[in-house]
Amino acid sequence: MPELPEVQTVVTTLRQFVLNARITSAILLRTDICIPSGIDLPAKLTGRSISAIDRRAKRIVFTLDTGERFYIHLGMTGQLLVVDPQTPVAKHTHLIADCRLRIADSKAGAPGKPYAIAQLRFVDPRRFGGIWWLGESADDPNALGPEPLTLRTAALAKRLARPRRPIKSALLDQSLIAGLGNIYVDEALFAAGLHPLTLACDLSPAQVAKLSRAIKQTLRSAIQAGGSTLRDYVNANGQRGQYQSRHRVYDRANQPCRRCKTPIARIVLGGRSTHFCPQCQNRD
DNA sequence: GTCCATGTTCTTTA
DNA sequence: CTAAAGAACATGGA
Repeated sequence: MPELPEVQTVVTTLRQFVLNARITSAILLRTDICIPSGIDLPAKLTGRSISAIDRRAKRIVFTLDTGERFYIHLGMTGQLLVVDPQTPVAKHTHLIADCRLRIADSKAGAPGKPYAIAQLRFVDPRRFGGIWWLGESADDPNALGPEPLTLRTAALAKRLARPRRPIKSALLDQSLIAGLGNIYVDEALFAAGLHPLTLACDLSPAQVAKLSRAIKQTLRSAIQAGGSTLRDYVNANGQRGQYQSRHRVYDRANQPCRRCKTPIARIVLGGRSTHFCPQCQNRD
C-alpha cells in the first residue's frame, strides 16, 4: 500500500479530520505493534491533542501538543482510518484512538453539539507496519535518504555516482532516496526511458536529469490521483486510489506497451518484480 | 496445495 | 569494503 503518493494521501485526508483533535482515550490491541516495546502508548496519547501530521518518506509522523512525536509506517498492508465509533472493528485492528473533533473543524457530529467523536484506527493484517514512538528526540535515529520531490538533480547525480548496482535497486534503497517503492520505481524508470538493470554509476548527466524529472512527475501525478490501490490501500476516508489505471508498466507483464505496443517484460531484480518495456527502456 | 503481494532488515555469499 | 541473493517477518487472495 504505501509508497510516497499513498502515504501523502493518507496524511492529507487524516489532517481534514484529526488535526488539532484531542485524543480522549486509546486502546492498543496488540502491544507488539508499538516500538520500542514497553512504551505505554495509550497513556502517552490520552489527553493529548494532535498538533501536526506530516509525511517523511513513507512514514506518517504525528506531533502531539507536548512536542512528543511518533510515526506510523503502513508496511505492506497497513491502513490508517478515521471512522465513526459505531463502525465494527475490523480484524487486525491494532490501535483505536478516540478523537474529539471540534465541529467547527469538521462536518462530523450532530447539530447543536460542540464536539464530535471519531476513531482513528490502525489496521495491518501482515504487521510489517508498526508504530514507532520517538518521544522528544530531535532526530529520528534511522537514516533516511532525501525526499524525492525536493531532491535536486545535482544531488541525485552525486548519490548515484557511487553505487555499482542496477538503478532499480539503487532507487529502492531508502538510505539513498526515501519514499519510492516497487511501483513508482518501475513507473519512473519507464518515464525516464531507462532500463532497470542499467548501473546507477553508468548514467550520463542527461539521463540523471531525465530521471530526476521523471521521478517528480510520476509522484506528482500519482498524488493527484490519490495513489494506487492494488489491493488494500485506502486513504483515511476509506477511499481507494485511482492511479493504478494509469500504470504504464507496473503489474502489466505481457500487456502491450502503451507507447509502442511491445509486450511489457517482467524480471525479478533484488527479489522484487520488475516491469519494463524492452523497446522504450533500452540499455546503453 | 502453490505462488504472489505497494516493505524492511538481517544473514550469507561472492 | 560493496553488493547480490536469499530468507525472514505474517496474512490473505488468486
